[in-house]
Amino acid sequence: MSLSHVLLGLLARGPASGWDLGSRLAKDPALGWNAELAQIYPALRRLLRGGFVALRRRRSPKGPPRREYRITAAGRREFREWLAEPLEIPKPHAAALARLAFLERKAPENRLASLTLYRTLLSEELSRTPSGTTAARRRRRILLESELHWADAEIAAALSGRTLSPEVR
Amino acid sequence: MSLSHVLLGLLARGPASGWDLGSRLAKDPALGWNAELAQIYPALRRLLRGGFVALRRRRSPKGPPRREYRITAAGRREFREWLAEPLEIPKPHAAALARLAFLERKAPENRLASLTLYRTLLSEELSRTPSGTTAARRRRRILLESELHWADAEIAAALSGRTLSPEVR
DNA sequence: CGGCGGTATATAAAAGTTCATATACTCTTG
DNA sequence: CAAGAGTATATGAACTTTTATATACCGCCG
Repeated sequence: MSLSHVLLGLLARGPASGWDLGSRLAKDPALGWNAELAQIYPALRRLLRGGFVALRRRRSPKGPPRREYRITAAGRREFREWLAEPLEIPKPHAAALARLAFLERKAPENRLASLTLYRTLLSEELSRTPSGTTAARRRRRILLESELHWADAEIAAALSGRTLSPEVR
Repeated sequence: MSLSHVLLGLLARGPASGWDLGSRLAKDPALGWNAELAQIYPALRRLLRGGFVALRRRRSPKGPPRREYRITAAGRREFREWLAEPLEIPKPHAAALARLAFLERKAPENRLASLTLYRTLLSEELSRTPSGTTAARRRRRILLESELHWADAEIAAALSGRTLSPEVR
C-alpha cells in the first residue's frame, strides 16, 4: 500500500501527528497521494504494530493530547525499498476525467458551461500552486498550465462552433 | 461510484460484454478510469439488479458464451444525471507520483536513472496515444507532451549537476 | 494430440477507502 | 458564559478494489 509509504516519507522529515500528516497531504497535491484522516489513523496503527514508527504522547496547546509518530530505522529501510521500486505511468482514476471523456455527449451549451467551470477550477488551483522547488512541484505546475491552455483551446472551439451555427442555420 | 457510470457511458454506444468493456478501459486511458475484470463483473451485476442494463446471452466464436449487456432507459437517465454533476480537479492517487515527490531523497545517480526510465515510459505512452478526436483525448496528449518536456528539463538539470560536480571536486 | 495463447466468465478472501458519527479540548467572539 | 471554530483522535458499517484462483472453449503450432 502506498499510503503507509507516503506517511513514512513525510515522517522521515520529522515527527508528526496523524492530524499533521493529513493536513500536509491535503495541502500539497504534488505529494501524489490524497487520504482522509479516517484512513490515516489506522495506517499509523499498522505502522506502529509493524515497528516502522514509534509513538510519543504529548500535550497539545489545543485539543486532545497529540500522538506524535517518529520514524524508526526499520521504517526508513522500508521507505527506501519502496522508493527504489520502478516508476510506472499512472492509470487514471478520476471522476472528473471520466466525465470529460463523455463531454461530447452533452448538448453544446452544457459542454461549454462544463469547460468554463473546469477552466475556473484549473486557474484557481494554479494560483494556489507556487512555483516549485522540487521536481514533483515543478511537474504539477507545468501540467496545470498545460491543462489550462487545453481548456482555453476547447472553449474557443466550442464558442466558434456556437457563433457559427446561427449563421449556418 | 464512477465505474458503473463509465460502464453505462460505454454501453450507451452499443451493447457489450464485460470482457469488451474491460478491453476498452484498458486500451483508452483518456476514459479516465481503469478497472480490472474482477471489478467489472460485479459492477455489471449491480447494474443489472438495478435495472440499468439488460442481459442477453450469445454464443461466442471463441471461449464461453458471452453475456452481452445493453443499456436501458433507466440506465441512460442515470448516466445523464451523473454526467451533469460538476467537474472537480482530481486529487492525485498514484504510486508513481508519490515516488516522484520523494525524488530528491535519492542519490543523484538513482535520481537520474529514475527520471530517465520515466521519460522512456512517457515517450512510449505518447507514441501509443494518437492525436485525439475528442476533448479528453486531446487533453491526454497535451499533458503527456508537457510531462515529457518536464522530464527532459529535469534530466538536463540532473546531468548538469552531475557533470559539474567532478570539476567542482 | 497436447500444450499454449487468447477469449470469456466468475468468485473468495483480503485489503483498502469512504461516509457518518462521536468525543474532547481551547480560544475567540458576541 | 454560551456558541462556534479549529485542533485532534477514533471507530463502525458499508462499499470498493486488489489479488489470486478457477473454469471453459477454440484454433494453432509443433
